[in-house]
Amino acid sequence: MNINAASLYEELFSLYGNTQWWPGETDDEIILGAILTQNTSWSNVEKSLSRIRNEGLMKLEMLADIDKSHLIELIHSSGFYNQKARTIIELSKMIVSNYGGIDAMKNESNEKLEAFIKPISGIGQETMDAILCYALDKPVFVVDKYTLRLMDRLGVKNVSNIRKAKEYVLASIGEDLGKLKNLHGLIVNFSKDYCRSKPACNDCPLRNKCDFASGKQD
DNA sequence: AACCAGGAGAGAG
DNA sequence: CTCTCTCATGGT
Repeated sequence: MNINAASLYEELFSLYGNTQWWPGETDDEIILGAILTQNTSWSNVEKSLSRIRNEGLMKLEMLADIDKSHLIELIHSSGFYNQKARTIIELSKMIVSNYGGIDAMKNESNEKLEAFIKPISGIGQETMDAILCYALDKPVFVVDKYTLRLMDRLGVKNVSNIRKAKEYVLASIGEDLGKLKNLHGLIVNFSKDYCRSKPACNDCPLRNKCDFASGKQD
């Protein structure tokens, strides 16, 4: 099958509508969630986020000066707490000292922002894209494990890595921020329902358009 | 009780 | 560039 990203968007939109992604009250909370959810289920992340919120620490300027061992306690349920605590503190310090806060970053170019964020240990391509798209409102498509698996199962050509997947989306959706934000949420929702490791192909609304449903393996 | 989850980094080939 | 290993908790 050779569905383009715009058509896939319409298919998934008809199933889930507006997913309201990224979940989070503030830009600071979105950034925290992006780091905490690395290879971790969102239910575990929510526990960490509410603990931080309950202590009144859901601001980067607070997290920049937090005691590391205290932060580790607060985010314990999200796993990989040593690396994540270090990353959260470092990123918070960097943003606060260089920009003062998130709002001042929104006027910067993508190139400058990437050069600023990328060197921080613990923030890879996907986390950086999530921050750019959902916290800074930059027209960047977030590619995760679900995205690559869905593209592969649908038989989309030339989408074997993050860079190619972003090109695939850019080709037919362009820089429509609203659609880029929602498409990622649509893919996550769809993948959770039908396209996990143990696929629910029998009930899948896209089974007629998916190679995997007819016997193909990952 | 193994397997997986909204990754990243380091090393090897 | 692609593989493989490690980091770690919590739900099924």
